[in-house]
Amino acid sequence: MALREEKKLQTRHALIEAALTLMHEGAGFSGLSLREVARQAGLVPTGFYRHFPDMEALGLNIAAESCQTLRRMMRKVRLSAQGGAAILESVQALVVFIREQPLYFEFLARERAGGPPAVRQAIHAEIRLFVAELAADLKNWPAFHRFPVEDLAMLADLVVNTVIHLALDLLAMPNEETEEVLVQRTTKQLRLIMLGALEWRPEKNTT
Amino acid sequence: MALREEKKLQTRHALIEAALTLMHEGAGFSGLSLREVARQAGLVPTGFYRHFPDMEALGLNIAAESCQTLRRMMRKVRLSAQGGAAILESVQALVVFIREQPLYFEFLARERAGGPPAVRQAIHAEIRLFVAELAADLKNWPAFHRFPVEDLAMLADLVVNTVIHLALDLLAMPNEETEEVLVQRTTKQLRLIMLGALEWRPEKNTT
DNA sequence: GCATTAAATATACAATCGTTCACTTAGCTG
DNA sequence: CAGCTAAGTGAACGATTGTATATTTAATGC
Repeated sequence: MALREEKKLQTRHALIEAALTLMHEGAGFSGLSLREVARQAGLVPTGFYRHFPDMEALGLNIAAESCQTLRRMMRKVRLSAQGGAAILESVQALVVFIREQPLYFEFLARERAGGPPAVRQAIHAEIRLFVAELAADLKNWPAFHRFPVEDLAMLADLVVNTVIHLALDLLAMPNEETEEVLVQRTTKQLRLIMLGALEWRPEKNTT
Repeated sequence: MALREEKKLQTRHALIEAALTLMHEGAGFSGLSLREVARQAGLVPTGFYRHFPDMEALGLNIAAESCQTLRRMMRKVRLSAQGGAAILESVQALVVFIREQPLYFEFLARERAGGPPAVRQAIHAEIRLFVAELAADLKNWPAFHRFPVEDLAMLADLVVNTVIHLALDLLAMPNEETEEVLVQRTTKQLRLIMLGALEWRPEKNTT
């Protein structure tokens, strides 16, 4: 009962990688065709249906898998860098991860805005989860004890968005040279955000 | 020499609007077909070629037009809100604009990451221009006189990215109720960023 | 007004698309 | 080993795609 299942998972993975590869240089996921993906995976068109009912299902599965991969990384980073100067470490770890698994990250970054509605929604929900996790994490940070939960969510959202921005730019420019510049930029931005957070006065109402 | 030209511009605009309309609910620009767009514009497929050599050219033209529209708005906002509490005003003006011309904005926000490489590149360049403009604007702000140009660019990039993030979320959730929440969130984020900017120590090197 | 120019139409074709159905083949179970 | 199950193949379909070519239609310049 193992060989069969493993083979199936293998070609399933081949389909996912085929889609990611084709997406890499072409237009987004919406620009892919079922046959194209199957061909790239070394599979006959009809074989596709043994794994996914249609392309949208493939997209949703890739989204789920990408988020899972990203999540694993985030947790690792979160554990290793708990201290005060955790920002730089976290960013550098993220960069390493992006360089190791660029295709999965590219999928998330690109389809978050451009993909089919269902995929977009799924990624969006996943990102909200990240924000919530980060907010919960910040809550235990001594400096943020006086923050209302609402403002913590606001801060976490800002941080996550800034990091996603870095990821997008990194994927767009693969030069090693600009990488350092971009990382420095994001590091500064996060540092500036933290400076602002320390000066934050929660009771100041906006209205 | 006017009637002909005007008619042509008219159907050209019809093609652009057709593409934007079809993009709105479907997948991204890459998911559109030439025939589909022509049909929506009330044009026979081959008529498309009188205006654009292919779909990619259409995309680039939409990108240019969208950026032009956005630029006009930005300038207006910039002029009206020069004072210290300009942040809230600017954000609210942006929201109004997004609500008035959602399709053009949606195109920029979505295709920035998801679209064909050429379109992506064009939008990216245009956004860099925005950042540069904002940085130049901030330079004249008394509070930022001591900022090095490099850090001004970093700050401007952060602000622009935060605002784009708001735009994306606004387009994803059309409810009037959540709109207020999102605007408040972004306003707070920008305020926090400004707080951080005031505390910024440029001479502190990261390395 | 009449020839000219160009926007829009009509027709056609090869290629690709998603999906169907019947089939082979290889792995599992008894 | 025999029987079954399901992954993968093969051929075929109707629909849609991008594009080339020829034609019609309407505004322009003389």
